[in-house]
Amino acid sequence: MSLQHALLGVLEARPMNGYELTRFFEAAPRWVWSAPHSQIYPTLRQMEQAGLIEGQKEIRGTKLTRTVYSITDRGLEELRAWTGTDHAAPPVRDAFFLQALFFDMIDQDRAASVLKTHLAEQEQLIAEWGAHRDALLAKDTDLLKERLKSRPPAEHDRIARLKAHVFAGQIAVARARADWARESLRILSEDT
Amino acid sequence: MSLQHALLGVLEARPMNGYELTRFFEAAPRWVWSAPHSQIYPTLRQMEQAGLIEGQKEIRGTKLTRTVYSITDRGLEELRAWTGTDHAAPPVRDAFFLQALFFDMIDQDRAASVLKTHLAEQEQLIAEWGAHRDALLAKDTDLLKERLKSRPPAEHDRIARLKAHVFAGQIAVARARADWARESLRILSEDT
DNA sequence: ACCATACATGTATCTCCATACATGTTCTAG
DNA sequence: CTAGAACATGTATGGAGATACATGTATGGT
Repeated sequence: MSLQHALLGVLEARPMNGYELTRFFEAAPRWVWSAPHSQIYPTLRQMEQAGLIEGQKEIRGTKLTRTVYSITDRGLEELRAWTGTDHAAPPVRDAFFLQALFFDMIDQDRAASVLKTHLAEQEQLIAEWGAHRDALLAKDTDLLKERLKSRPPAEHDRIARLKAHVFAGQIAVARARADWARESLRILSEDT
Repeated sequence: MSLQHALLGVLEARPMNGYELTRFFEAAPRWVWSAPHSQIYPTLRQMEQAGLIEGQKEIRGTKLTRTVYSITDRGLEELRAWTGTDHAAPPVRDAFFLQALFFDMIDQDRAASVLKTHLAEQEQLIAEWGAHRDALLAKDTDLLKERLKSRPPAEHDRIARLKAHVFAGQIAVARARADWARESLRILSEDT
């Protein structure tokens, strides 16, 4: 169900068509949720059925049609209700830590190589999220600027800080994983 | 595919039947992977088909049959190969951070309540994993004891430390999330 | 004029997982 | 001896998501 709320959250900033949403959810500077377009288009139609969003057909050129979706009042309400509700924690299921659990069964070199890849991935995430966080604090992202248009200026700073802080959270988690990977590399080489 | 490797990893310690595995994967002191029995039994049959494990039928009483599965050489090989290979990082998809992104749209009280629940969950995980980590270091868990029987005593300490370290990793991540939640509570109340 | 790239939106299939339904047997404590 | 807990193993259904297949139009540069 979270994809629906992710879409609502983006559409709360401004109306978008499926293609724009697809670019957003498949984009390299990763956000907090991702999805392929094959999931996005059907979900948008479902959400329109449910009255959470409204589609407006537009024409580019002579034949190309695109549907621009805006969030409805019901959609806003649903997003707020979902955001304010406790949801059961997802089951613990971490493929990387599972892999790490069996490092004692393989060569140190192979384990070290897997760790280094993980480390690089986490650092990549830290960099991307860090850039996004800074942009939010500077109120310099497309979406945030759109969002703030419908909010009282007195709240702008607070909103920017709250949004940026979420990415600080993602960064903190990635950093914990990166630090752990570094420590693992030490432990692996330490006692041969 | 990870459930298969999780099962292989457990069966590497000692043979088990579906019921034992079910208790293990549904257990409260959570491990790194979880699954319901409705997923475990069919997967075990699949894995037997694939030659990764071998089932031995046993009889309890007069009628109750249970099938005890042991890992095969093919299974061990597969587990080692999987453990030593880089796997693409899973897509970023964090429902809790998604929720947190919209905290500026709801009452502070409701946001704070969601944060407190999350904080409690993370602390629960930290406690459970912490206990498990200590038990591993003391070589005082059922599975680890079984596992070590087939390893040279000189390696026991190293193996215990490596396994325990994985749970230290999970704890580090949970701690990062908990710290972040605490910080969020401060930020929320700070600037009303 | 043409070609590559971006725009735009689908369908099909398969695996994984959540949840619920379903059916026994064996053991243990009172 | 009997009831409840633990043992033991399934099936059914549906949603979410990964991946591949599929089909066009519009635009900008050469």
